[in-house]
Amino acid sequence: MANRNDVAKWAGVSEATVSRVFSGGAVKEATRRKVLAAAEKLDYLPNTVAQNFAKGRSGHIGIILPYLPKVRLFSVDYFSELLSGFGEAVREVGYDLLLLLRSPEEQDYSELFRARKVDALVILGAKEAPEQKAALAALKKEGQPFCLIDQQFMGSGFNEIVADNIAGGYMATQHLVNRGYRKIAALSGPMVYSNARDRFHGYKLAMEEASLAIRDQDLLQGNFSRKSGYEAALRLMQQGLPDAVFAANDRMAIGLIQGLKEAGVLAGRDIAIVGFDNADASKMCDPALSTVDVPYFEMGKTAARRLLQQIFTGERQPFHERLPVQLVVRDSCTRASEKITF
Amino acid sequence: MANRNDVAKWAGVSEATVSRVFSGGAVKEATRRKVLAAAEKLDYLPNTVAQNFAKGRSGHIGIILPYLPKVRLFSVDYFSELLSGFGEAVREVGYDLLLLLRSPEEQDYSELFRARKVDALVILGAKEAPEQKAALAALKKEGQPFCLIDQQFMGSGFNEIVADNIAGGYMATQHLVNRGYRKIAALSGPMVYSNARDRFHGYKLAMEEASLAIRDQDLLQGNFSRKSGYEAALRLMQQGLPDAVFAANDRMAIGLIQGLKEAGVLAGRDIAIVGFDNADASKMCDPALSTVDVPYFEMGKTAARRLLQQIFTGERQPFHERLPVQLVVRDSCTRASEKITF
DNA sequence: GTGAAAGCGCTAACAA
DNA sequence: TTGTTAGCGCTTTCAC
Repeated sequence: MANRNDVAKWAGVSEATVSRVFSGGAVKEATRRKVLAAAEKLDYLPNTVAQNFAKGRSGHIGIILPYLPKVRLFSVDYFSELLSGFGEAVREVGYDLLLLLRSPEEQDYSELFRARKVDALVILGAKEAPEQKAALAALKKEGQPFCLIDQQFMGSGFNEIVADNIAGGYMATQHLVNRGYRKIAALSGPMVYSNARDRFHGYKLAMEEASLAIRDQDLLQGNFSRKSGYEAALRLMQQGLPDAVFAANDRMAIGLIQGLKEAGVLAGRDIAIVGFDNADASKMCDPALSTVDVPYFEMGKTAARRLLQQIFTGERQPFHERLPVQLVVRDSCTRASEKITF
Repeated sequence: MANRNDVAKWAGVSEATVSRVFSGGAVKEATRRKVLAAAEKLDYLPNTVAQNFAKGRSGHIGIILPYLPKVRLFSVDYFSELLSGFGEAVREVGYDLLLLLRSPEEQDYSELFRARKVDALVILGAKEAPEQKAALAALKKEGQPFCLIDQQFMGSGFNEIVADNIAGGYMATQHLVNRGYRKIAALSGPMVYSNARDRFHGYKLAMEEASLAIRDQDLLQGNFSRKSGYEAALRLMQQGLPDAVFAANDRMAIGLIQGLKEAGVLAGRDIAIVGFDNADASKMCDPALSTVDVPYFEMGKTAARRLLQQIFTGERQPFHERLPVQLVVRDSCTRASEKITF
């Protein structure tokens, strides 16, 4: 493989001109063609590392994802959607994605910037913990561009792209209300996550609007895992079944369905259940899970685009977008007589 | 943030010495401490981009993953395991992971190396197509280190880390045989994937060993999707049910279970089904799916380690490792009377 | 063990 | 529009 020098000679121009051709500078069309021909001939491609180095940047957007060996804290359910969204956005401008697996204690975010590994950061699975918040606040003070996904820190001024989790919880619950259910329980995620809080909030709104009482026993606390859903089923069996349950994610909803089934209680017949995320698994369980679809692809694309914009313009106006969600009705909340195929 | 020059002055040494401290050169302990103190004081971290540039490398291992907008060709099921494995390996040597979403037509692998975006490539979802093979052969000829995951091209000499798919297919089928099933069908994945071929091969071996006939109608062709499993159920209903089915992955197995269930045929009662992958969903479906566990984490770690080794040593001896798999028995192939809880 | 200095391949400011 | 040239921050010989 040739270097720029060879190409310059071959095309009869200076190295700078070769550079301009490859980085979109102003070059006469004839010259551009000569250079491209030479490059083609000599099999030349600019060295990305050198380019980025000279530009004083990395050309990467870092994706922080929670990593605990052997524990799957991070829900892989919508990961591929999100990634595709990031990928779509960065590809438009020639950036790349740097994957950064980090255990919750490793909050060396600032170092990632100072070591020039990334020009911006997308942070997945951030939770409302003092150290977490402090690490992010520090980043912000340094003026480093980063964005949280589906997680918000009230009053922090952080960049955030979230789903309309309140609306989702509301729609799901309202749907249950409209179907005539009255005793509607909520199986929540960890309240350190704002999306868990918001989904629960939406549930409450719908209950209040319908003037339905939320009894203490209707408040189930899970941790987003299938297991915690399964355990919630045991509790429900002991304390008496509600008419319906709104679960804050699909994994818990599925665990719940499984736990109840083992006790002879069938979702979609004896009890109605709605989940959240529209994960792949929601179509794999039995009955198929009614759920709330979250536009993860769009969220990813939006987040990356806005970050790139901040990188390029240098402007740091905080952004905060909330994307709409959609109820997906399947069998887990449908009466046997009106079952639909999906 | 300070640069190396400041640190050098502060510590009273030359820049070269600072460099040595941070890249593990030979430095007197006292000097090393002085430099580190200065760096700490001045909040200095070496610029990764500059380091890599000077070293003439990128410091990245690229992960190619199949990307089709809106289509989930790539099974996300074991993606997180694999990633964690890569991550574990690269972290040991300060490398990073570059995520490269590529549609099947985009086989610009060589450019990734020539543009210095990556020092090595892990290629996921490679299939036995002429262009694919040609692109990989070209890479190999150029001496670029890359590795395929769970996919092999016979006689190619490519680096490959695979699961023992033949053994997996064999074990799964043998288990069905041992349980007394005789008419055992196979639901295969696309034969362009070597793992699909091998899993099927394992099935055949077990059938032959047990002197069981494989009737034409026992050979079902799917495409690894849940839908194709669902459709296979329809076929089975028409042509008459076998005693058991070995499905080449969990998604198809789950689709199959769902399709059969709609026709009133229950897996684990009326028919035995075993899948492959031990995906998350295998615990979410009903009945819980018996399957073959694949050590994706280990495979990822191994692949990345071997590639790093090739990067550092410059040696290009092809490697090929086959990791053992394990049968996981759940309810989909268990008779009602002997059901176990997992 | 440490310092001096020549690159690494590119960008960008300045000239022409 | 194009050429010249000074960096960008580090690694790496080569002396000392």
